[in-house]
Amino acid sequence: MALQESGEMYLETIYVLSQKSSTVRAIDIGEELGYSKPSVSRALGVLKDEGLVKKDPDGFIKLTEAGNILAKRIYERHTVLTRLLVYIGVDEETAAEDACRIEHYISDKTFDAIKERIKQNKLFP
Amino acid sequence: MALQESGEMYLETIYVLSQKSSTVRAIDIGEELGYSKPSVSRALGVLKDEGLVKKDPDGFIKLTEAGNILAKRIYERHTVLTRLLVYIGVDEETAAEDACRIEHYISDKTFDAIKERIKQNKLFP
DNA sequence: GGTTTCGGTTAGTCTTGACTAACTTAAAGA
DNA sequence: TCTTTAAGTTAGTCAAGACTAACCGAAACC
Repeated sequence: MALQESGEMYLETIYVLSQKSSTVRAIDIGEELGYSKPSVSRALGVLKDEGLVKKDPDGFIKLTEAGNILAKRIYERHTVLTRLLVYIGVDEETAAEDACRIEHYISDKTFDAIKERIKQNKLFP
Repeated sequence: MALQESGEMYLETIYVLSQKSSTVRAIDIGEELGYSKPSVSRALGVLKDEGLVKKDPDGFIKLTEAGNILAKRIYERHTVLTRLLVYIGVDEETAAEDACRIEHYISDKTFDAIKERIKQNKLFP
C-alpha cells in the first residue's frame, strides 16, 4: 500500500534530520513537523510495521534501507521542485512551502519530465 | 475556513458539468467523481451550508456567486497546470491527472508566477 | 535518596471524507 | 393504475491522522 502524504513527510523529516545528526529522536521529528509526541509515536509505529523505520540499539530512530530509498526519492522531489519554482520566479520561502506539498502528488512521469527539462537547459550544474 | 481538496473537487466538477448542461444533478457529480450518492449528498450539504452551492427551483444544482468564483479559480489552475506539464513534455493524460491533484496545493504566488511565465512564453529559455 | 524533568507510549477523542444499508419520493412503463 | 426504477436523503460505519490526558521509566538535580 502506497504511503500517504503524512507518512512521506515523516520519512523525509527523518532523512533530513539524519543528515544533521546521527541521533534522531521522536521528539526531534515532532518539533520539526510541529506535531505532538503521541502523534509521532503512533506514526513511527505504523512506519515500523511497514518496514520503513527502525530503532537502533540505543533507541535512536533510523530509516531502513527501504525507508531510505523512499525518503531520498521524496527529498529529491522536494529539492528539484523548489529549484524549479525559484527558477520560474517564486521566492525561496514560498517555493519551499509549495514544493513540500506538491512533492507528494506528482507522478514519476511528471517528475522525470521536470528533471529532463532542467538537465537539457543546464539550469543547474 | 478554507476549502479542502475534496470540496474544491466538487466545486470544480459542478463548474465543468454546468458548462455542458444547465441541469446538473447530484448523481451526475457522483458519476463524474466516482463517488456514491450519499457521499455526494453529504458533501453538497456542507457546500450549501458554506454558501457555495444551491438548488434552483427545479432541484438542479447550481454554484452560488461565491462558489462560482472559487470554482473558476480552481479550474483555471487545472487548465494552466495541465498546459505547463504538457509543455515540459508530459503526456496529456498524465498531465491532467497530476494537475488535478496539484491544483489544490499550490499557492497564489506560485500560480501567478506560472501564469506570468506562460504569458511571456518564456517558461524555459 | 527523593523529586523533577524529559522522552516515549497508551488510551481515548475529534474531524474529514469516503462507504453501505435502508428509506422516501417522484417519474416511467406495463 | 399499479409497479418498478431512478434520484436523493438519513443513519451508521470506517480509516487516516491529528489531538489531549495520563502514565512509565530513566536521567538529572537538589
